Amino acid sequence: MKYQAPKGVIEYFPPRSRSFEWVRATLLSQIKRSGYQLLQLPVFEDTELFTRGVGASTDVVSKEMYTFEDRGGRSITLRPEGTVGALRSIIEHGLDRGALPAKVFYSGAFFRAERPQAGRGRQFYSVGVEAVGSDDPALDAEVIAIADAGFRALGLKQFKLEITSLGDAQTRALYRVDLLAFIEGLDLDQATLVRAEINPLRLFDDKREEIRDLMSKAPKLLDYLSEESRTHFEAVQGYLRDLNIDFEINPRMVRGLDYYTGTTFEFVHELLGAQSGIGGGGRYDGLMEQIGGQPLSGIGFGLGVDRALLAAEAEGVVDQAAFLTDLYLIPLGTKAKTVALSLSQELRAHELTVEIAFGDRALKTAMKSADKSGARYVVIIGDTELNSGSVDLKQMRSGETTSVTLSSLVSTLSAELLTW
RNA sequence: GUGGGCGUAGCUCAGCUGGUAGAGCACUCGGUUGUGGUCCGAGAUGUCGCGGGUUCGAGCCCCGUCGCUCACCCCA
Repeated sequence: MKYQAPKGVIEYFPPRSRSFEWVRATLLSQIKRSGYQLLQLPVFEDTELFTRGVGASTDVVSKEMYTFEDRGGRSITLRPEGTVGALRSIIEHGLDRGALPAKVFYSGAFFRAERPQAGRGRQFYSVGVEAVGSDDPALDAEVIAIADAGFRALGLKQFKLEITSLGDAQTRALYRVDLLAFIEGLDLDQATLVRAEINPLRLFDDKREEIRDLMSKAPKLLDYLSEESRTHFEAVQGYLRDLNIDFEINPRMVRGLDYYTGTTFEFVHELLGAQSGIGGGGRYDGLMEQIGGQPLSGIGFGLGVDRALLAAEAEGVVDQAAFLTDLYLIPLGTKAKTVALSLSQELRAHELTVEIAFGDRALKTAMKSADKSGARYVVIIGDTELNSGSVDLKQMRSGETTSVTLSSLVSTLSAELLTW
């Protein structure tokens, strides 16, 4: 094989590409129903946007970005996440000067130069929302509820929602001092100390048992929250309870992007292995300002389409039936082919999914193809049918046939399909 | 970036202590007149990931390299 896809990219091809499409469309439909509008964004941005927005010390920026120089000598980076680019666009086009909160969604590919793993590709797909210009805790709850509804619409059950509050900038500065003091008192190896220096919170995420034990005695950020942050966080929890959305408070939750403040959440799936986060997000108080906008608060999430698909497959809830062909047309002869082509055009105009058997194959072979396509109905068009003007509509599942005139095929099929 | 496992037909894999490749599934065609899912028959398909080395001879041994995969790390 001469050419292969670049290392670490996941491609979706039939038949699985249908499932991918279904996952993405399902997640998006929940978003659209909540009044979020599309932002169609570039997949690359000025490198500086990410270093300033996401944070230069984060792993995402410091070692996972696809950065290159374009022909004009500009430093360009393939987007490693969605929030910063979305906010840049909101600011650039003045969406934050209109009705607030500005509510937008995006969908597309993101890029991180990481070592590939189950549920982790170098190009991955996310759908996400951002709501900018309101610090109402009810908005936090709604954003979380949209993501939750998306996963439930897929039929997922074995996931949990974890939430916490990271407080405001001052809170975290105070907490950081205490946490670092605590960590200094621990006996840690060099690599771990380096990680702690970059972001002490990371140690909460360490998978080693001994580190987890040590860190269980560490001070908790939640105990440092200001009065205002605590009230906000409690209000969010109250709304979530009212919405009957189960959640768990995870005071040790760690997010790898620097901009998060206040409410922060993550959806974790039980069946996914090491890369178990299927979505996450939170509030970002200083971010708008950080990248040159007004000092507005905002909140958003990103949902992993690839991982949601893996989760749906693991739970066995992928909806295959949603994509079956309604009718498979088998023309016998040149004249029949012309009829089949125009008939298919008409049927498709009525939102029916129609396929035609191509290639002058034996009827038996064409029937086999029809069977493999998963088509619900088959119609054969030969000289007999052309002369009589009526066809046998065969239901593949039962094998039964009904005689239908060509002119009433559309109405008959539409009615039949309602009963599926 | 670090470590483990693996790379043989489209897919899943077999290939004994080295003698230049096989199975099942899938695919195409057929089992006499225009009807699928079972069954039977026939057929096509591989530079055995790539490059070098050892050898009379390598899919099997050695080195390198690329890729896949799982984990660390990190996150969607």
